[in-house]
Amino acid sequence: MKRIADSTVRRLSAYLRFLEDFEARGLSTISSDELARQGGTTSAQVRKDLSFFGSFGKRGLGYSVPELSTRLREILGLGREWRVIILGAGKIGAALAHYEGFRQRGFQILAAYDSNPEKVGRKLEGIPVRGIAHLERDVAKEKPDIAVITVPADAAQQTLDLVVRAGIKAALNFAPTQLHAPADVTVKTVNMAMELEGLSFALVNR
Amino acid sequence: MKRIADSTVRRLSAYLRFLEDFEARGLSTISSDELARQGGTTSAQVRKDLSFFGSFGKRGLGYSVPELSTRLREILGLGREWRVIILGAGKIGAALAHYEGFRQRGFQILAAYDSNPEKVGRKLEGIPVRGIAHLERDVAKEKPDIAVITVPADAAQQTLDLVVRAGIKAALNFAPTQLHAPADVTVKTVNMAMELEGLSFALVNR
DNA sequence: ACATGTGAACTGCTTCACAGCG
DNA sequence: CGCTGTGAAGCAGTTCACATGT
Repeated sequence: MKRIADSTVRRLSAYLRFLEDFEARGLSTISSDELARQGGTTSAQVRKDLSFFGSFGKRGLGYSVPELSTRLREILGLGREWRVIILGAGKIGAALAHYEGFRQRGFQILAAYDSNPEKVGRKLEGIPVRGIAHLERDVAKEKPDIAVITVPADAAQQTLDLVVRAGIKAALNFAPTQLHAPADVTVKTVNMAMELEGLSFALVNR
Repeated sequence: MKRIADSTVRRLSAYLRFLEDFEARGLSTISSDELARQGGTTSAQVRKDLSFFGSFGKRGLGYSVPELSTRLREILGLGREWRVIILGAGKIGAALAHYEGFRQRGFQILAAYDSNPEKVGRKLEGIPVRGIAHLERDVAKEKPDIAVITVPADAAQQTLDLVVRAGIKAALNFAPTQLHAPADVTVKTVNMAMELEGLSFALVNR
């Protein structure tokens, strides 16, 4: 398969969200133009994005809302349950464990891990908190797909190494630090400090 | 000034973080090559990024660590205190209010706002929680620079509208929804659901 | 000798524009 | 006729490669 740009995947994700709104409102078709308006892009961009995966529109009419959302879910790999573990049972971990959007989209949180013995054995928003020492064994048994890293920055790389060694191939990092992983492991970083600095830059440069 | 790409600003932010490490370790110079290695990019990229703002390296030697970090802080607008308010006193708001990285980098959180009367008047990690009705008046008086939006998705656009009407020119959005704002307002969105879907896509496409 | 600074070449994403089809 | 699908053109960001300065 042709390589798909990251920006394209993000837009597909956005389109799916709009389609769900449309579905809820009982509308049956949508044009690339409408999708573009919602997503802050252009109709050509929408059609190009979709064209990488086939042609499921009807000329002169637009796209079938249920059909397109089904296809997008397939493309994004949302047809199945993804098993997620959270590394770090702090405030961010708690906010994530609490977040309903995850479960709704098929991301099932199995457990949280923490090195602090005070937290181990408790619950974090209903999710069990386990000792980090159990990680490798648990991963072998429960086969989580995705690790969410919410440990402090100075522990993030070693936590990722642990997770990678245990065989997990995808991680979402919330620590404000650059992580290094083997090529077959996908890591996405959400860096709030970086975003704020982007705003700061924008504010001083106008 | 020439328009600077978003990706460039993000890298500058990353470089600054490495420089702070270097500074702490007492090292006095750094090469573009070393900076590149840390940031997962190339030395040419580092030099190009910096060249937009001047030439502060020494040929044959590299960059002075304290000088470059000072310049980067200036470029990113981190020479001053930024005043931040949080909209939505939920779990994410709490995690952010708690996060030390903000204060360290000069982002001072003034207050949180919530529409739930049960929360108003309490504290969120030491930050006062106020009623949303007071927003416009408070903004006029306290002049916050940045609004962080952590309300539910279906309230995010109206919250942004409120904030924009009050005169704030920068917002960081955590609601999983596309927001629309006037051109003179900078909005950055951190969408965790989108990142997870990116991981899902990566996992099914290999 | 070594590492920067920067035009030039390149790569790849976005936009254009129109043929194709319902 | 309207809207999709898509090559071609345009543009922006990245990488190359080397002249330049210390």
